Amino acid sequence: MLNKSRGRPRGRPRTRERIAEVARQEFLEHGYRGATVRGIAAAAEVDSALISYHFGSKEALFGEVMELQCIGARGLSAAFEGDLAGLADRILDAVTSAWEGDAAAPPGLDGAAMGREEVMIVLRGYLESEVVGRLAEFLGGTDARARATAAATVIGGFIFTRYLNPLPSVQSLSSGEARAILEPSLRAALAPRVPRRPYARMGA
Amino acid sequence: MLNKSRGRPRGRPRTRERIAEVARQEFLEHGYRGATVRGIAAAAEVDSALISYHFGSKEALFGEVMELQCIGARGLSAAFEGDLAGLADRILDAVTSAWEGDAAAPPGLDGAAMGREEVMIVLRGYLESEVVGRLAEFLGGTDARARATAAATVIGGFIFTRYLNPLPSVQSLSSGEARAILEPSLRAALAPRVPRRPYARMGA
DNA sequence: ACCAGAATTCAAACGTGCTGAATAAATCCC
DNA sequence: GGGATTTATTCAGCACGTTTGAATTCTGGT
Repeated sequence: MLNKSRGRPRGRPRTRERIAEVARQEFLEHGYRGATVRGIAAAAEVDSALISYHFGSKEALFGEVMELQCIGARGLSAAFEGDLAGLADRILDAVTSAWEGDAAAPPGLDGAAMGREEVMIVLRGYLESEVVGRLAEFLGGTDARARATAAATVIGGFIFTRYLNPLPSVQSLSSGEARAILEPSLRAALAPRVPRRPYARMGA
Repeated sequence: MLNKSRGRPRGRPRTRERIAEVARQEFLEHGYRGATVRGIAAAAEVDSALISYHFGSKEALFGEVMELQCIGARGLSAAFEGDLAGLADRILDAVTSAWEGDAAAPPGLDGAAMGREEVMIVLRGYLESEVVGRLAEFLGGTDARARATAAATVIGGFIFTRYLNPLPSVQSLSSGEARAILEPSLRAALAPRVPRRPYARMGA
C-alpha cells in the first residue's frame, strides 16, 4: 500500500516523532473527528497500522501529542510524596494551580483550539491513567483501587464543575475557598476503607 | 437485513418511541461508548439506518434520551427528608436509581434534538438549582452553601465519570459498589464544617 | 557470525456510525 | 377517486478505527 520496501528501515528514522508531528498538525487543522488515522499515516508516509503499533489508539495519540497533561506526571507524583494526612491538600493544590495557570498554563482549555469533546477525551485518559492508575499504585493495599477511583471522581467532578461545565457556585469561589470546600471530600475518598463502626457518626 | 418487507409499514407503529426506550436502557447499561447503534436497532427490532433517520446521529439520540433522565431526577428532594447521618446514602440512592432505574420515560419525546452540549447545560442547571439550591436550603446554617457546593461537585463528578464521559474504572462498578465507594466523599461533603482540630487526623 | 527482537509494510478482516437508493404505505390535493 | 408528495422503512455499501498474521529487514548483544 505504501510500496516503500518492506521491513525495518535503516538507521534511526525517528518515525514515531514524525507521526506525532504530523498528527498534531492534523488534529489542530481538522479537529479530533476530522483528522483520520489513515490520513495521518498517509501524511507521515507510513502504514496506518504503525499508529496502533506505536501509540495504541487514536485517542492515546491525541492525548500524547496534545499533551496538556492536565497536571503533568511530574507535578502529580510530586503531590504524592509526603504524609497521607496532607495528601488531599497537595493534590488540590496541584490541580488548581495547573488549571488556573500559575506557571505552565495548559493551552486551549478555556476555549481556543480545543472543543469540549477533545477536552473530555484528554481528561478521561488523564483521570484513568494518571489519577486512578498512579494513585492506586502509590496508595497500595487491597482497597487502593477503590480509594483511587473515589478520588478520581472527586477530582473529575471538581474540574468538571469548575472549569469544563462551570456551575456558578463552584466557579465563583476563589481557588483557596474551592480547595477548602472540597478538601474533606477528597480526604474521605483517600482514607482507608474501614469496616463501618457504629460510633463513627457524623457530627450533628 | 431484517427481511421485514421493505417500505413503510402499515398502521402506526410507534417506532421512534420504541427506539428511544430501548436506547435509554442500552445507554444506561453500557454507557455512551458501549452502546452501539446497531445493538439498539437490533433490540428495537428495527434497521439501524432508522436511527439516523429519526434522530440524526447517535449523539443526538443520546442527548434526547438523557435529557429525560436529568428531568426525571428531580425527585431528588425526597431524599433530603430524614436524618443527616443517612443523607449521603439516600442521595446516592436517588441519583443511581434515577440514572439506572427503570422509571418509564415521560411523554414528550418528539421535540428538539439535543446533543451532548445541551445535556451538559441541562446537567449544569440541574446541579445548580436542584442540588446546590435546595440542598443548601435543607441543610441550613452558615456553612450550608459550602456543604451543598461540595456535594454538587461530588455528585456532578459521579455523573460525569460514570455516565457522561465514562472512565472504565467508574463505569465498570456495579451501582452498589459505586455507591459504597463514593459514600465517604459525599458524607464528608455534607458534614458541617468544623474549625480544624489538631487531633482530627485521618487514619493510618 | 549468530540470533533475538524491534520496526516496518501488507492484506485481510471485524464492528463502528452513517448515507444513498429503492420501496411501500400514508397523506394531501384537485 | 386518483395522481403527486411526503413519510417510514429496508438494504447495500462507504470510510472509519482497530486487530491480526505474516513477511521482511534491520539493530543489538554475545
